[in-house]
Amino acid sequence: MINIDARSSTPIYEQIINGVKEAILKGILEPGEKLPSVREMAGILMTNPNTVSKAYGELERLKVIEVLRGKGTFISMDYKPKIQEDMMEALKDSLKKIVLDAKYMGLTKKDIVNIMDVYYKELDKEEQNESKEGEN
Amino acid sequence: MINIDARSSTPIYEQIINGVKEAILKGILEPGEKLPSVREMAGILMTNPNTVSKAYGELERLKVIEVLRGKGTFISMDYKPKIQEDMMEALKDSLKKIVLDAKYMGLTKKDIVNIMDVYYKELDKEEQNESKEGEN
Amino acid sequence: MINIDARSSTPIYEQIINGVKEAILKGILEPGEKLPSVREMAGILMTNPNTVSKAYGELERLKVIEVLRGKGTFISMDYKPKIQEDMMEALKDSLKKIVLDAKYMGLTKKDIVNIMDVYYKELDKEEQNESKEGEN
Amino acid sequence: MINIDARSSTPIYEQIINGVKEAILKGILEPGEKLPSVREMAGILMTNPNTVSKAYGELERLKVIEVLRGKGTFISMDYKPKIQEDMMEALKDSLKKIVLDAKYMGLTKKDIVNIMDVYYKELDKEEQNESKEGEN
DNA sequence: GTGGTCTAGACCACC
DNA sequence: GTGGTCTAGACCACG
Repeated sequence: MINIDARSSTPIYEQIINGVKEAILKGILEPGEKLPSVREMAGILMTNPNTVSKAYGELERLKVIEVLRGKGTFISMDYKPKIQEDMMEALKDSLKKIVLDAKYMGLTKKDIVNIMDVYYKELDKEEQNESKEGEN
Repeated sequence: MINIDARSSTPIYEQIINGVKEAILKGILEPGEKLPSVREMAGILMTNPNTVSKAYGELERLKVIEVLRGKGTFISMDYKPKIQEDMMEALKDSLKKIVLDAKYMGLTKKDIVNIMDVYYKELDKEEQNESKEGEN
Repeated sequence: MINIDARSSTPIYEQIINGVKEAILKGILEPGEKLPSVREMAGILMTNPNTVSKAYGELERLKVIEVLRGKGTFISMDYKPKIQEDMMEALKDSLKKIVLDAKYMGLTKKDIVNIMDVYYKELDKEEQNESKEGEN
Repeated sequence: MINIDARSSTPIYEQIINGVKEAILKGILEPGEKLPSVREMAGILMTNPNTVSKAYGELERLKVIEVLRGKGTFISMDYKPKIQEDMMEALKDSLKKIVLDAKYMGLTKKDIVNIMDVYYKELDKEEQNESKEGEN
């Protein structure tokens, strides 16, 4: 379900966070669904439990998942898209860096948008199956 | 010319790299122009010479700048945009992360493209100096 | 495993790079094998950790080794020979200088090829381990 | 006559040394011929006189050129090929490094010999014109 | 434990 | 003057 690349420069706990978010957007994980426990997930991903724990903690902070004490960890039912100040800052910085490097590699704005398109469509797979059109 | 944010999570040497690239694209630094010496730049940026040296070294490896022995460091005359595999990978990863977070914050593709537009224009020295049109 | 000559004019970090490459070609270090940690290696070679770090960094950039976050540094599994422009240039320059000096010392082309032969065989792990034939 | 590349990583004074040696082997400079004075050469090469001076000094030490006080600097009449211990060491080291990098780039011994051939022939140009055959 | 980054200070070759 | 290398020592994020 989630692919971890230990060789990547992005921290493993962050890869887990992204993986969960991605699975939710794709509809692989649905609101209310139970996530594997920290230990189970660590086993599945061949990772240190502490790392999974850190990821879960962050996901909880973002209200993407909820911990029901004694019952386990679940995908939040009531998640509502909300623009977060700090993530927005990070996103802009990241985007600025991308534009900078893109121009340096001779990529046009169109090239970038095209790549982006692919990812946008990837994350709409499930929605596409259900409603066919999804301009999001 | 270059702003360093010591509190940022992006390493100082990387901020320097980005700063120099940005200055070149904006036309603030022109091909053949001399950069401040390592020690001077360190003084300007209130940082350690080794940190500047690391940034310069990386920029040289990217052929953005070149060293004339004993004379100093200069913006390359003959820089040619070239797509580098590694950077392309990083750019795609970064872009994927952006799309993911954007969708999570409820931003549409158009929102992202709009932000990107701003940066693309910011980095276009032609428009800045002469207000020409340049679809790049 | 790696010999460092502090008096040599070639930088220590470069000697380390060459040493690791050599050990790999000789089969002393095998793909997937763990390298000593930066601190360990520094201890072994009686040098500063930063120097080892610089060498490892360069080897990683060359994809000769790879870092598994928090676990250590390993010989790459999937290294594929690839001609790199910059190194090719350096190699040619170096070769030109050799020919020049060789002629000045009255060495024939055959003399040079003979010396080269020795090194080629030295670096051939097949011949070392199994004494096979391998025109490489 | 001599090409200097200030961007090269090989020191300028060394480039001058190599340039003079090369010119002699090619027959462009002949034994007994007068070299430009340090200042003249510095002007020609657009270089610092100190740099030329250092090169001439080294060439004199190698007995490639001779200084006749008050008259100028001349190509030695009596130069005889002689294997010098230290140069031989440097040559071997250099060759070893070449073999190492060549193997890493997937170049065969034949590839290297072919490149070497080109340089060997380049340095025989004049001899070729006079005697047609020159296996050296 | 691992590697990555930064500082401070030093020495050197080269121009 | 320039950049390149090295040491010593420190802090941090990550697993």
